[in-house]
Amino acid sequence: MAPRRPSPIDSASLSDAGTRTLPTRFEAAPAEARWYRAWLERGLFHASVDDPRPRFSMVIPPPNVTGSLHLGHALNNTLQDLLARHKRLQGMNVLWMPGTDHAGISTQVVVERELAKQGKTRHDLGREAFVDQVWEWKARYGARIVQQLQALGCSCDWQRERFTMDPGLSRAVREVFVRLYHEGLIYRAEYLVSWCPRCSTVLSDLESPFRPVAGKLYAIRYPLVDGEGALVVETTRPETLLGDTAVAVHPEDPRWSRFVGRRVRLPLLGREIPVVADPFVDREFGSGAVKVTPAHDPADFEVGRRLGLPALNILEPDGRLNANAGPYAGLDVMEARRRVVADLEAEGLLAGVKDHPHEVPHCDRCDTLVQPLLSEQWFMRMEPLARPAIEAVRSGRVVFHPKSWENTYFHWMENIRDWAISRQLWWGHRIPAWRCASCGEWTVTVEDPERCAHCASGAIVQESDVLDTWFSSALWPFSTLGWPDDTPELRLFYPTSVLSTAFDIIFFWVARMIMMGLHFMGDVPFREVYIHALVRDEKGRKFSKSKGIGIDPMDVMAVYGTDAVRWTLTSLAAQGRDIRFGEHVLEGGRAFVTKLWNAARFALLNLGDFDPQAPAGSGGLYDRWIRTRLDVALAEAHAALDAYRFSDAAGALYAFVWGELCDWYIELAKPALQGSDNAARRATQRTLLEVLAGALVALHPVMPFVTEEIFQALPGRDGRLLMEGHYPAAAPALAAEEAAEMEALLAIVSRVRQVRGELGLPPSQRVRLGFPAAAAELVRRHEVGIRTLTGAGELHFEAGEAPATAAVTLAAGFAVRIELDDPRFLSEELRRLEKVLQNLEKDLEGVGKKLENPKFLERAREDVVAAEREKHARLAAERAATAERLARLRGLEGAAR
RNA sequence: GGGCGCGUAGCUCAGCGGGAGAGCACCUCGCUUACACCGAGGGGGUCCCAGGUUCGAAUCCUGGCGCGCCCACCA
Repeated sequence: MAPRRPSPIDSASLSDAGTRTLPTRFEAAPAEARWYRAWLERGLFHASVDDPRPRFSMVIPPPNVTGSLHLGHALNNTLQDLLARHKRLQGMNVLWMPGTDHAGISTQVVVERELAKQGKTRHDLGREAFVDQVWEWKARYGARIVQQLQALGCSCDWQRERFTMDPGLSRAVREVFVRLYHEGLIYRAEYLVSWCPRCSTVLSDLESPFRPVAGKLYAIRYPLVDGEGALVVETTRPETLLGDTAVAVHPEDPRWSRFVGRRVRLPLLGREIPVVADPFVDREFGSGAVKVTPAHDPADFEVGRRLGLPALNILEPDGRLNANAGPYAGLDVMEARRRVVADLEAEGLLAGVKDHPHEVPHCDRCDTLVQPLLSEQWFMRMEPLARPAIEAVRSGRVVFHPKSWENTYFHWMENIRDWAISRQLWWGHRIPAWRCASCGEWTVTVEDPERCAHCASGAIVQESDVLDTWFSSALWPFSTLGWPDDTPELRLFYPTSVLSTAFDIIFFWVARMIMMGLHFMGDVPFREVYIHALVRDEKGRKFSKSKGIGIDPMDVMAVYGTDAVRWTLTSLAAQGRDIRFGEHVLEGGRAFVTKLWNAARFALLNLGDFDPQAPAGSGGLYDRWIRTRLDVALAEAHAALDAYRFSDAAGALYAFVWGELCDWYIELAKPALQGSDNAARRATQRTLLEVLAGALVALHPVMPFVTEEIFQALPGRDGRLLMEGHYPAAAPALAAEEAAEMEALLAIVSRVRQVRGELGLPPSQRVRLGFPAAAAELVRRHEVGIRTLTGAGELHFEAGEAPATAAVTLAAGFAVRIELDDPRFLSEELRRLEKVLQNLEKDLEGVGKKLENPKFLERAREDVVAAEREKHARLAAERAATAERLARLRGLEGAAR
C-alpha cells in the first residue's frame, strides 16, 4: 500500500462535511495539483494483489525516456486513464502499469548531440563512460515524460513503475534471448541489412521509411566481351556498378535470350561478369536488362543467392567506398556517384540520363539515406512464432478494435520476415553472447560465463552489439509483472485486459508482444487491442516535431485546463477516423467544464439549509424524471465504453448534463428551491445534490479534476474522495403516463418559446396562454413551471373551441393558444403554418405512395407496414388540423385588412 | 503493382436498409440573482457521380471521380 502520510487535504477539506460555496471561476491548475496529490497519498492508484475484487489490467505503451508528451500520447493516455477510472468506479481492482522505454537509437543520439556540443564523440569517452553518461542523462531528464503523464492525470500505479533497462527487465531480456537461442530461434547470419552510415547501425525495415527523392535514372552500356555491342542497363545508383557481379535478363525475353551465359565487361573497372537469367527481371522496365549488385541491393541479394553469384562489398560502415571500388575507394556514396557518372560519360558508356523521382529508405531517426550493406547480424526466426500469434487473433483470443486492423495484422504476419535484432549501439541490452577466441564458437548464457562452453577456453569476448529496442518492449506485458519469476502479480494481472495504442506500432510492438506472450507465458498478453486514431493538425497533416508542426499538450493544458483537453480529445476519439485537431476545438471542452462548474455553483447556492441526514420522499415528477435521465445517460455511456466508442460515451454525458440537467431540470427546479414549501424544497435539494453527484461520478473518468474539486464542496461526502466512489444505482423507471406528462410539458414550453423566438419577443413582454379544458389538469399541475420557462403571464382554460386567433397544435396532442396583441403574430404564424403544411403534404405524399404500393404491402415486414399506416393517420390528422387553422387565420387576416 | 479507408449543413464529424443529425460557425432576440466560456429561437444539405439490388438506398453491390494511408525487389 501507499505510505499514508496525513496530508493538508485530509485535515482541511476532506473532513469538512459541510457545504461550501464555489468561487465564480474554476481555477484548474491548483485543483489539478491538489487532487492528484490527494489521490496519490490515499494510494488510490495502487493495485494490490490481495484485493479480492475482479481485476482489470493494462500496461502503458512505454514512452521514450527522451520523449516529451505529444498529442498522440495525450489522447492515448487520456483514453487509458478513462478506462482505468471507469473500471475502478465499477468496483474493479485496476492495475495500470506504467513505465518508460530506453529507446536505443533516440536516446543515444540525444546524448551524442550533447557531446558534440563539447566537440566530442562517444568514441572519445569509450563505451563504459558513454553508457554511464546516458544513465546520468536519464536520471536528470528521464522523469519529464512521467511528470507530464501525471499532469495529464494518469492514474498509473507509480509504485510499480518500470524502465526497460531495470535489472529485472534486463534479466527477462537475457532469459528470452538465451532460451530462443537454444531453441534455434535466434541465429547469426550474413545478410543485407539497411545501414545508417550516420548512426553506424543496422535498421529494421520498420525503422527505415521510404521518402521521396528527385533521383535520376542512368542508362549505362556494358560492352560484350566476345563481340560487338553492349547491354544497356538502367540504375538510379550508378556507383553500385562497382560492386556488380552480373547482369540479369528475363529468361523468356526474346530480345536478350542469346546473351544469357555470355560475359560483359564491367565499365570503369573492367571486370568480366556473366549475363544471367532470372524471372525477377521486369521486362517492361527500361531495356529489360538489369545490373546485379548482391552486396548492395535487397533484390539483387536474393537473386545472387539463388544463382550463386558472389556478393562484392564496396562499402565501409561509415558510408565510404572500400578497396573493392578501386580508384573510387575512400569517396562517400554521393561523391562516388558524381565521379562514376563523369567517367562513364568520358568513356562514352553513358547511354542516357533522365529524371526519376522515386522513394528510397531513410533513417527514421536522423533522416540519412540508408545504404544496403552486407554484414553479420543476429536474427530472430519469426515464422514459427507468428503462426500461433495469427491463430490467436483468428480465433478471437485477441480482438482488435476497430476490427479492421486485424487485416493489417494478418497481412504482415503472414508475410513475416526474420527480424534483425542486433544494433551497433552502446545504449541498450548488450547481447548475452560471448565468442571464443580459440574455437570461434558462441557461448550464450544468462549469467556472464567465465569460459567457452565448447572448448573451456577463458579467452571469450562478449558481442558488442545491443538488442533492438523493440526486443525488450515485446516482453513488456510480462517482464513488468516480474517474469521470469512466478510472481503473484503475474498470476493475477496476466493476461492484461486491454492494450491501447496507435496503429503505426502494430508491427513494431503489438504483434511482437503477442508472439512473445504466447511463447513464454503460454497465453496472449491482452484480450483486446484498442487502436486509437491518429491526431493530425487542422489541415490533416501528421503532427511532427521535426517539421515544427504541432501543439504541445502541456501548453494547452495550462491555458484551457487539463480536464478540457482530456474532454476534447475524448469527444473527438471516434472510431476509424483520424482526429483533426486545431486549438480552437478546445474552447468547447473548456465551455463544458465551465458549464458543469456553474451548475454546481447553482446547486451549492441553493443547498444552504439542506440537511443530508433528513429523511426525504421520492420527490416530485421532475425529480424522478431527471434521475431516470441520469440512468439512461450512464447506461449509454457505459455501453459505448464497452465498445470503445469513446466519443459516443462523451456525447451521452454531455447531452445529459447540458441538455437535460442544466437546460430543463435546473430551470424546473428553481421555483421549488426558492419557494416556501419546505418539503418540496428539501426533496428538490436532495435530487439536485444526488443528480449532480451522479453527474460528477459519470464525468470523473473523463474530467477527474474539476469533478473532484466540485465533489469536495458537496455536503454529506463523509471525507471521501470522488475517485474512490462508485456509479449510482439506477432509480425506478417512470410510469408510462408520467413519462408522457413530462413529454407534454417539454413540448408546451418548447412550442411557446418557438413562437416567442420567431416573433422576437423580449422576456419583458408577457404572453397569455390558453388551453382547452381537457388539458386543464395537466397544465395546472405544471403552471409554475410553464410560466417560469416561457415567460407567460397568465394561463387560462376554456372548454370547447378556442378562439381562432392564435391556437397552435402541440405534439402533446392538444392546442395551446398564445394570445398576443402583436400584429406581426398573424403573418408570422401564417408563414410558419404554410411551411408546416407544405412539409406535412410532402411527408404524407411519401407515406401515401408507399401504402398504395401493393408490392410494399406484400413484401415489407408487417410491423413496418403497421407503423407506416399509423404514421399516415397521424400525418393526415395533423394536416387537417393545420389546414383548418390556416384557413381561419387567413380569414382573420382578410378581416383585418 | 496490390490492399485498406474516407467523400453527409460553411467547418469537424455521427448515422450505415424504413420520415436527413450533433458540435462549432452564421442570423434574430435577450446582461431573467448558476453560467455571455451563457440563455431562447432560427436559417442552412441533388447525403461525390453513374448504374444496379430492393416494396423502399445516405445506408447494400458494381463502376467512375477525388482525397488519405499501409504494404511491395520496377532497378
